[in-house]
Amino acid sequence: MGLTRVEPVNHESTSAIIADRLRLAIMDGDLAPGDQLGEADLAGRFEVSRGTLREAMQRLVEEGLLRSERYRGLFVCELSPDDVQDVYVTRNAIEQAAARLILRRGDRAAVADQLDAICEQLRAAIEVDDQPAVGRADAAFHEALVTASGSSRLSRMARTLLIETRMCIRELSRTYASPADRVTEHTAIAAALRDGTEALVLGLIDAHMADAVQRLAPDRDLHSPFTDLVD
Amino acid sequence: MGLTRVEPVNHESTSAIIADRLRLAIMDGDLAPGDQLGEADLAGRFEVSRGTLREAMQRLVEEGLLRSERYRGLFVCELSPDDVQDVYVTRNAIEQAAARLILRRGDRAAVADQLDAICEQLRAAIEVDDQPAVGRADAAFHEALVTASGSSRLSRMARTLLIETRMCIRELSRTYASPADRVTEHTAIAAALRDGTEALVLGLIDAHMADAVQRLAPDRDLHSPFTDLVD
DNA sequence: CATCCGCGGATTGTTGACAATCATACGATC
DNA sequence: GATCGTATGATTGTCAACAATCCGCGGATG
Repeated sequence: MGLTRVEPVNHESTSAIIADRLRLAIMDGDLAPGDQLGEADLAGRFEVSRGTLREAMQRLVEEGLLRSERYRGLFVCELSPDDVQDVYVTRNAIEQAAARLILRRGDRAAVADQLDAICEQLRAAIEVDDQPAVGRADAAFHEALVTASGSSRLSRMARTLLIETRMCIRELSRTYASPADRVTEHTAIAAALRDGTEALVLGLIDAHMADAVQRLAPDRDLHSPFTDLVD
Repeated sequence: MGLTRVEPVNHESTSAIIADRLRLAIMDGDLAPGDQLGEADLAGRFEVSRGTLREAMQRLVEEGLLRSERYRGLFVCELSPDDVQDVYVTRNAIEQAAARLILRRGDRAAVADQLDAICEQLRAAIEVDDQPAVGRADAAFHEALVTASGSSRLSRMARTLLIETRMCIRELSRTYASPADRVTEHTAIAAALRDGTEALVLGLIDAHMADAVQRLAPDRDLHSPFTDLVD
C-alpha cells in the first residue's frame, strides 16, 4: 500500500480542546486574574455541556492557572510578587536546561536560524508598536527555544510558565523601558546558541530573567529570598 | 475572639482527592504502565460518579501520567528509554534549581539536617531490605529537597517527575548494584548542601541523575542525544 | 443603629440516563 | 481457508435534571 504517512489518527478529546481555548483566553487577558469562570455561561459560549467544561477546567487547576473554591467557583489565579519571582526562577531553570540540551545534542546553527527569524518578527512588531504581536513574538522565541531541546517535559512546563509570564506583564502593564533592548537581549541569546560557550548562553538567559524580575518586581531580584520585606 | 488560628477552611475538591489517590496507585504500581482505567470500575471503587472520576483523570492527563484515546479509554503512560532519559534530564534541571535556591536564600543547616534524617531512614530501610520503604525514602529525600526551595512551581513539577521515576524503576526493576551507594550518594548531597560549594552541590546532583540513567537505560547517558541508535 | 435570622435566587457538585463509538464473535462469500 | 461484512455487548462521551451550598436582601430584635 502506497500510503506515504500512516499514523494513528488521534482525535483530541473535547476537554483538551476546551482547555486550550481557556489557556488562550487567559493568555490574551480575556480572562483576567481574579475573574470567576461561570460554568453555565462558559459552557454556553463553547457550546458544550457543563460536564465537559468542568473536565477542561480541572486541567487548568492542575496546571496552576485556575484556583478552585468549593461551592463557590473557579477563578483565574492572581500572581503575587512572590509568584512573579517564582515564575522567572522556574523559567530560568527550564530554559537553561533546554539550552544545555541544544548545546550538547542539537543542531545549534538550525536553532539559531529559527530564533533569529523570530527576533526579526519581534523587531518588526516593535517598529510598528504592535504590542500584542510583540508579546506573541517574545513568547514564540522562548517556546521555540524549549521545543528545540526535544524534551517533551520541559516543553509542557514552559507552556504554562509562558502563560503566567504574559499574565504578569499584562497585570503590571510594565514593559521594557527601551524596546530596543528587548530585541538585543533575544538576538544575543540566539547568537550565543550559534557559536558561544555554554557559560555565555546560560549567563545571558540568567540575565534576561533577572532583567524581567527587575522590571516587574523592582523590590526583589532573581536570586533574593522570597519575602523578608516587612509589610 | 481568642482563636489561635483563623484560616479559611479550604475543602479540597473531590476530583483533587481522587486525583491524589490515582497518583498514589500509579506510584505504587497498582496501576501499571499500559493499564486501562475503566471508568465504571474505578468510579465504583472510589464510590463517586463517573463524571467526578473523569474530572480527576483529566488532571492526570494534563500532568502526562495518563494518555487518552477517544472512545477507547484512558491508559497509564508507558515510558520509553527516551522518556527515562527525559525524566532524569528534567529532574536534574528542577533539583539543581532547587538546590541553588536553598544555597542562596535558605537555611542550609536546617535543610541538611532534614535530609540527613531521611538518609537515616533510607539506610534503615536498606538494612532490613524493605524495598517499598527504600523507594519511599528515596522519593522523600528529593521531595524534601525541592520543597525546601520554597518554590511552589518547582515542587509541583517535581511531584510528577518523582512518580515517573518510580514508574521507571518499577518497570525495569533495576536498582542499585550496591545498595550502600544509594545512601552515600544522598548523604553526599546533604553534606554539600550544609557547607559545600555550589559547584559541588550541582555536580553531585548531576552525577546522581547520570548514575540513574546509567542504571535504567545503559545505552544512553544524561547528556547524550535522544535517539540516534538504529532500531 | 447594629446585629442576627431566615428566606429566595443563583451557582456549583453529583448523579443517572442516553447517544456515539469501539471491540469481538459469528457467519457469508470468494 | 482467508477475508469481508454484520450483529452484539461493552465502554466512552455527552447531557440534562436533582441535591447541596453560597450570596444577597429584607425583616425582626436588642
